[in-house]
Amino acid sequence: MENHEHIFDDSLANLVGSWSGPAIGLMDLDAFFASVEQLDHPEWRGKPVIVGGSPQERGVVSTASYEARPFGVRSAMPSAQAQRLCPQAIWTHGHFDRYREVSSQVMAILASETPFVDQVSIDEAFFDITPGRFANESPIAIAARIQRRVRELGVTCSIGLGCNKTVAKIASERDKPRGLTVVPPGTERAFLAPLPVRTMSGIGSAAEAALARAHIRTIGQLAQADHAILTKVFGVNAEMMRDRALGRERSEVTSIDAVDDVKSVSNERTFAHDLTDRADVDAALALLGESVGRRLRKRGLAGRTVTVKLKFSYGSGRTIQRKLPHPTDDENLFVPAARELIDSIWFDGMHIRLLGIGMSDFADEAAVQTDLFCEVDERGAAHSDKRDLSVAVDKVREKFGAGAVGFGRAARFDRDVVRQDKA
DNA sequence: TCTGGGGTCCTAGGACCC
DNA sequence: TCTGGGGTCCTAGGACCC
Repeated sequence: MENHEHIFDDSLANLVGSWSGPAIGLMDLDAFFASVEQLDHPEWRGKPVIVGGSPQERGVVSTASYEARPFGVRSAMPSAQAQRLCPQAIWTHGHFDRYREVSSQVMAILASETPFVDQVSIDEAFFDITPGRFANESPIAIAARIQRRVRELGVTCSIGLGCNKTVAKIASERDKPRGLTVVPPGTERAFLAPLPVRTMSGIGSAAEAALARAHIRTIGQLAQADHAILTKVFGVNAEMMRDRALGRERSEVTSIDAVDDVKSVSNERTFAHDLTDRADVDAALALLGESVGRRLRKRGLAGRTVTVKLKFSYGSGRTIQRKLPHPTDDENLFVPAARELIDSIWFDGMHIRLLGIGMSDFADEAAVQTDLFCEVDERGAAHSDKRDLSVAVDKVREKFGAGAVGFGRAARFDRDVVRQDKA
């Protein structure tokens, strides 16, 4: 279970001797959720473990352990399909508080090596170890030490190291798990050129298809493409994408202290059986809204725009949103607004597969306004008289766990879902 | 009995104002 | 009285990421 190093064009690496210019790393935790489960359940080690939604309830795979992957199990695959491919797999819905805990331990290791850390998700972070910017040590030595220290926590990671984020990200995927892939300065263009465009972050299936129509399939071809074609695919970002393809991106890895300016908070749920009864829809909305409200209050956020997201059983979906007169963190105010949005499109016979509610457009504390017709607190957030009750419930939940208390409609909805699931 | 849940960012059209 | 144009806000939708 050693980590392994792989140096792209190592003849040149030896020639260069020491690193010149920026050194950006991307650390990606290997099969992270599944690895934490195997760490916490020793009897699961060496066996196929799948973290995800249940195969019986329209779930998908979140993470498959490396033992499950030879069977063809992949992230985002419908759970029913994964179960057919690997019937002996051990399934779990996951333990996100625990993943967050291990993740912050890993991020603390990165932060101890350099102050320039950009966490992009629970299991990924960029870090800047440019010689001279913070320390003067060899970037390869630092990266290898990070891998060793992460392994001591009981999970493993792969690292890509290069002159910018694009190169580091692609390099990190080259050799998993436990790989350290180094793209020495000066070799990035040759490293990128033969790769499919889809490898590059920011190019998804739509951009890939549009590029293929112009016979552009590799990153090298993208780098040489006509400006007009790139503009058609990427709009104002055309030349930025060309720079990335040329290995010329100049990326900033900001400090780990950078403020967490979240833009939206939402909750959604896909139901094992479609909701068709309007009362069930309202109950589900109350339940989801309550969780959004709790998360807003926890972070001290108050939003002005409420968004309702729907997916229907026949595949299509809709989002409807409305701007509220005041920012709020109180579900007693924004859930009724969401209900009115649903009223505006509701028809009998609607089959709702997924329902979501979100809040965004958070109040800028500097630009708070008050109003004579509504109760508004110091931050300018509007409150209902029921908010005090919501806050009390938040506290009980925190103390005794999520299942400790629920409002009447939410509890009723839970029962409805259980009953439906069994039907 | 085939498709989750959390996000960010961008675009385009209509309303409205000047 | 036959018709311009710019700016901004709001809304819906889509692409993309992990």
